[in-house]
Amino acid sequence: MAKIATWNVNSVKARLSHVVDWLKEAAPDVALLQELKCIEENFPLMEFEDAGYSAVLAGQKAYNGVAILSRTPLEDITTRLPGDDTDDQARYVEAVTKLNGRMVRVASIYLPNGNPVDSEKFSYKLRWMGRLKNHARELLRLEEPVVLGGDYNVIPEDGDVWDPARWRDDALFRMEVRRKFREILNLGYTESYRALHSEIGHYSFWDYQAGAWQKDNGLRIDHLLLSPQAADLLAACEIDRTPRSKTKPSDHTPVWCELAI
DNA sequence: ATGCCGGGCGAAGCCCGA
Repeated sequence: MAKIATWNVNSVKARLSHVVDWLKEAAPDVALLQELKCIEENFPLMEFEDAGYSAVLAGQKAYNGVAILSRTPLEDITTRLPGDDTDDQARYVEAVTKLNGRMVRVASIYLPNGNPVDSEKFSYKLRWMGRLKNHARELLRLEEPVVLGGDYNVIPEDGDVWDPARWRDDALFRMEVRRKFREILNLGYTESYRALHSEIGHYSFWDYQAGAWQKDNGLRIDHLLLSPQAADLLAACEIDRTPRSKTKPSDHTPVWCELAI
């Protein structure tokens, strides 16, 4: 069994002890991290190596930043999402690794937030999703197990947000965004959590403010998308609420899946 | 509740997140 997890850590330096503890307890084979908020030179590589992981990343000062941690060597590394050479935001890293003898391609994705919806940020989000769709289509041609995991900043359905009416016009829930997300799924990708769980009201993010965690006012916006070759191996997918319950947590909590290899 | 937390930056208060 191979376990692949995704977690927006909201600063890898501020969250280092949490992340190391989680790696030891949850023991994923591959961990996809987002919002590192640091450049590559400041990434705490040694601490992760001590925990048994190698890492590749796309870093950026203060904002964004994505990494892949793996117990097995990472190859064929891509640190940019194709489709716009002028886009310098560190939101995509992809690599291949061998898990129990099977090559699996993984990507760590930090999709733009897009708020406010009447700004350039929203059109950037939609363009970014279009580029992701194009790249996801290309990856299908390889006919290999692919896991596109990360903070998608997309609430797929009403049952994935605590108050759908209130979120209707938010960039995470706007119909254009949900439609674009479905277009990616319709290429042939499976959203791991929803494939195995029909129940609603299970979240991966809770705002720091207004007691959102205590009231369970959350959003499900962190997703693991699987190519058909990966989806055929899907054995489990769960949300691990433990890291969000700790002191000084990230506002996101990890989501993981297991592939039967 | 478009800023009530929280992080980065940089050394006070602003930008940003979702």
